[in-house]
Amino acid sequence: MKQARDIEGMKALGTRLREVRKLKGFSQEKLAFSADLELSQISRIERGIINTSVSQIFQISKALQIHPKELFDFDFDISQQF
Amino acid sequence: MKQARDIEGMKALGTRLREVRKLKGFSQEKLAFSADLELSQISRIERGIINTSVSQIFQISKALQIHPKELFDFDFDISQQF
DNA sequence: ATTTAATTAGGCAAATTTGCCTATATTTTT
DNA sequence: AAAAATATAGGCAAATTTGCCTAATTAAAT
Repeated sequence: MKQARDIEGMKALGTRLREVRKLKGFSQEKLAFSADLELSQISRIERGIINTSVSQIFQISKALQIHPKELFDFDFDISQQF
Repeated sequence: MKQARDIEGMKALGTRLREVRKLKGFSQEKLAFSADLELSQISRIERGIINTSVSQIFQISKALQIHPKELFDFDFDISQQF
C-alpha cells in the first residue's frame, strides 16, 4: 500500500489551524477566499481528514499573515512506531 | 487551473531539509529508508520540484528525530502577491 | 585517476488530493 | 424559537503526487 497518512499529525495540524484561524478572526469562508482555496478543503484540513500539501499550508499561512511554523506549533511525538 | 504550487516555499523547504539532513548525518538513502519513503521522493523534495504532503513531512521529521517546525525554519514572505 | 558513494533524472501506473457542486447539520445571533 | 451564519458531508472528474523502475550524473574517497 502507498497510503499510511499520519492521522495523528493531520488531526493535530487541523486543530491548530482552527485555533489560529479563530484567533485571527477568520471564518472558514473568509480564509478560503483569502487563501484562494475551497471552503470544503479548509473544512477537511481542520477536521484532519485530508493529507494536504505544503503549498496549501503556505497559502493558508499567507492568508492568515503568519509564518508556516505557527501552524505546526503543537505537540508532536518524535518516536518511530513500528 | 488548479495548479499554483508555491515554488518559492517548496524550494525553501527543500533547502532546509537538505541542511537538516546533513546536520543529522543522513544520506538521502538512509533518510528514505528510515522514513519509509522513496529515495527519488527525498531528492524531489530537496530540489523543490514537488509539492509534498504534510504526512511525508511528519515521516521525515520522525526519521530525523526533530519537530516538524524545524523543517519550516526558513525565511518566509508573508505578503499576499496578486 | 579510479573506484565507490550519493544524487539527479525521467517515465509510468496507481493512489490521492483538490476544486466544484449541492445538500444537510450545527452554531450563533436576534 | 426563528433566522442567519458557519461548518460538515459526500460524490465526481481532473490534476497531482507517489512508488517503483532503470539509467545517467555528480561528488567523495581511496
